[in-house]
Amino acid sequence: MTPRSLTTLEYALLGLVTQSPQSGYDLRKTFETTAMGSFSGSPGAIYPALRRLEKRELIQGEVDATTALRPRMVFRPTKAGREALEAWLVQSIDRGDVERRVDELMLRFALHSVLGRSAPTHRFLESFLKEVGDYLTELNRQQRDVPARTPVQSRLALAAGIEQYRAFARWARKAVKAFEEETP
Amino acid sequence: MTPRSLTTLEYALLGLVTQSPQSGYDLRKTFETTAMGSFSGSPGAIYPALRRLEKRELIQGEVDATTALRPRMVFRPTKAGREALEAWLVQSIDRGDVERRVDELMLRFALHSVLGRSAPTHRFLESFLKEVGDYLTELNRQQRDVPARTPVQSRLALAAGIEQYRAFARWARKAVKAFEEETP
DNA sequence: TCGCACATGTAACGTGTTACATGATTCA
DNA sequence: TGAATCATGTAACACGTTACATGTGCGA
Repeated sequence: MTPRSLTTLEYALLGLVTQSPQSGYDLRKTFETTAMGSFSGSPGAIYPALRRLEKRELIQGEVDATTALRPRMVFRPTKAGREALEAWLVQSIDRGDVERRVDELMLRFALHSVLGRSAPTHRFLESFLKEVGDYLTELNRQQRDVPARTPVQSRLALAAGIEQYRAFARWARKAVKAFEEETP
Repeated sequence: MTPRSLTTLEYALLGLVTQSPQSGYDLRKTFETTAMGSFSGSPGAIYPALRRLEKRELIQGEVDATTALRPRMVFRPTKAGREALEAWLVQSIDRGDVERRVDELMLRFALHSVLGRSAPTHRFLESFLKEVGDYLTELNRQQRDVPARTPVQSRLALAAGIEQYRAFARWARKAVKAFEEETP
């Protein structure tokens, strides 16, 4: 009963219904049609997750009678839901996040729009930039110290990782600038 | 009993013991210390996975008595194991792979070293390049058609995805060249 | 009337996470 | 003596995947 934390999918759902109240079906469509597909859109995952969020009173569903079709359950966040979401959004970023959960970080960033203020987004980007930089240092070290007989493919795979994180770093710097121009 | 396919972790383990026979402990260390950490190194995942691979006769463990410490179980692939691995390595790449399983694709690429020949790696890169290109077209389309009131953060998150895949494309082109220079 | 898009769900299954347990050897 | 490293494991738990089920309204 304690405020145990949620799964990535649950946060994604909570975030989306906070951006705009919608039904399970709408959420599925969003996952299917946008780049958020990595967070799965199978009904077998979404509907149970929505039920869990409802049971914890983080969202509440309401039947939308306006449609002529089969009645839709439209979900919106409760006060507790908004709080839980915001707490997650402003969580500090650690090494593990950038190492193995970059996609989740990007989801968090995208949902920062529900915060209104821009300060947390600034902090997010600065923090992200720092952790990515640290990890890049580590990856470069790994690349330098690669054992002699390491096959080309393995070396190249490591290089791919490095390029990927370099791209993230460049993106973050650009994003910081984009924000500074908006909020002087 | 039919040759059902394996999980990513199982393929990772199978690939690593094919590169060089080793124990569960060694494998854990590899996951912990290298950039492969995203494939989890918890004992609660590794040891059961090794047991499953053994039960399917894709690997076999042998007690290494040479060490003074607690006896180690050193695993190596069986013939069937090598075949299963190779079949996975040369599998064709589809859109879903690049959209939601890029990390798995990079693992596959790294393990291509066990193939000896370079032709499959060539095919992999060409195919990867094509799918990434297609997906980039789709992402660019999404960016162009972004709904009017879409918040900055969401737009930027999409931009991050685009930059990420552009980096992959650049990497793949460089990798192709690196291979052409090696095998003229 | 056939099929498709809308709309929501359930059940079985396997797997990863977390946390705990064990026991030997080496080093301070 | 205690801590750290080596080395392997187990148990509870919850989650996601896959596949299936169900029913409506609309257009061809």
